[in-house]
Amino acid sequence: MDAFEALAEPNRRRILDLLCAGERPAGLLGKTLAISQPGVSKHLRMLREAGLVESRASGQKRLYRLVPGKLAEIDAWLEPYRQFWAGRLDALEAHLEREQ
Amino acid sequence: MDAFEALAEPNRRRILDLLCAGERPAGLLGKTLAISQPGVSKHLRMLREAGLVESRASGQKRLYRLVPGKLAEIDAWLEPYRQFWAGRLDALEAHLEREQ
DNA sequence: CAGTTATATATCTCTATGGCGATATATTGG
DNA sequence: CCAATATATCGCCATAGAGATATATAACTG
Repeated sequence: MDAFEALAEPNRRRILDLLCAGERPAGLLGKTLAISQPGVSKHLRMLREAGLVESRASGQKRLYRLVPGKLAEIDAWLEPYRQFWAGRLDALEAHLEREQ
Repeated sequence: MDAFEALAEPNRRRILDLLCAGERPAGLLGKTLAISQPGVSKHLRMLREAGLVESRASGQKRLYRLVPGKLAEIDAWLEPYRQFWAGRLDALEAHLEREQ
């Protein structure tokens, strides 16, 4: 499971949104999002395998936190597209007209 | 199909990468990526439904181009996460320590 | 109009995955 | 050691989607 696939699922994005505010135990995530316990666990596993989160044990609980670098890959992939909504539209369109 | 789901598929990201260089006919995309003709057509349909690309007829061909705004939504979703890899790591970790 | 090119759609198969209940594992408290 | 809590895993089912083949539609060419 790569990062792009992991982000395709809305609940997984919401989990990341919650973790954005800080480290959280698995159970709390499930309660907040109203997902079944096995559901959260499976999503968390995928997020782990995608390298987007990591966990540590703390007593009975398992605390999850974001892994900073992974979303940066997606950010990097987006980089070439930023010119499209950053004012270079006219230049691009002119370029296309010339090509085709 | 929303933008996140659309990006989950590697071939669709490669199609977008190609379109990043300018408007292209469907057939050329398939040839470049070595995908079957119906395959490209289906991917392009999904990209259309996700609002990521649009097409116009030009003779027998159908020219596809990026829709600027749609990827910006994903860019916007990433915004809160940028602080994680932009030097605010120490502050965040301190915050977490205090919380749990 | 017939034939060719370009693209879209239909259909099928296969695999992956999301949601669920049940169960297994681990940690803590008595 | 036993009960309770927290999480992970398993098995099942239903569905979505990716690939492939076949067919349909549309436009250009002679």
